[in-house]
Amino acid sequence: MPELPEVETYRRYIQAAALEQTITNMTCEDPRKLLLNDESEMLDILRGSQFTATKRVGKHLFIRLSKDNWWLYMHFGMSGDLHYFHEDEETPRHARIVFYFSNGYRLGFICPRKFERVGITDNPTAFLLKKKIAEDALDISNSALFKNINKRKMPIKSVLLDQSTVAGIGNWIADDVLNRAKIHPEKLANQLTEKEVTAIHKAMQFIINQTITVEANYKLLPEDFLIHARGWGRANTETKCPNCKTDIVMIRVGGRATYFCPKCQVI
DNA sequence: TAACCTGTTCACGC
DNA sequence: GGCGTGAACAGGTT
Repeated sequence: MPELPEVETYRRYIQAAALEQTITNMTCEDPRKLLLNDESEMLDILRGSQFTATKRVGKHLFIRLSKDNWWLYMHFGMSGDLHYFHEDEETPRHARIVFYFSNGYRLGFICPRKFERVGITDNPTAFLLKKKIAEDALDISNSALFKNINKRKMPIKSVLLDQSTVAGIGNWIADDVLNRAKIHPEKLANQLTEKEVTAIHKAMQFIINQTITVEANYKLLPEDFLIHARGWGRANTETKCPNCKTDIVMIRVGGRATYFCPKCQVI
């Protein structure tokens, strides 16, 4: 479930493991589906190039290439992962895209469900603009968040999941943010007060920063995170609200499984 | 076993 | 154009 904290963890992983190494090749198991650009065009740019820097906005990762102004782009879909390994090791399962380095190491982009995407761009800003990606959840100001939320007439949960409101929030973070901010997930976004949006802003920063701290290892998150109440596929009815100990309820908002406390989070 | 979940996009209808 | 709904993608999990 790569949301902002996972992608930030991948960014740091590349930063630590795969910078300044000459790329000799890239292979892709299903280029028509997984690559956003022509494979041979990508190969021309990648070969002989190095990763020199990284940049992340929401769930979108950009890796600067040493050749011209090119950046490699990665989106991890619902199940993407990265694994840096030596050529003597076995290629990780589902590493459908592999970058080869001249030092004998490889970077595997693991795409179990083929929902992941890799491409190149010479203008990340324009790329994000075209995709209508808002400011990153860790960077957006309280007033910009209010402005983006205030104009929408949908349930706040759906608005938080919309990457044009704020970038990086996925399903479980949206639930945890709203529980912490004590706002009902179905409350219409344009009915939220400035004070409520401030609570969302604060909860969002806290939850994301905590999750990055544990490198997105959910089991290490504080006990009062609602994430522990998620059944991941089946409602976990035994879980209590971290704040008031009321039974957590599961509903569907915008077609997505949504967990909340009926006592703390009222419309 | 079959249903469900995840992020995103897209098609369709109001 | 805004919004809601649902399908599609693929496979791991339960």
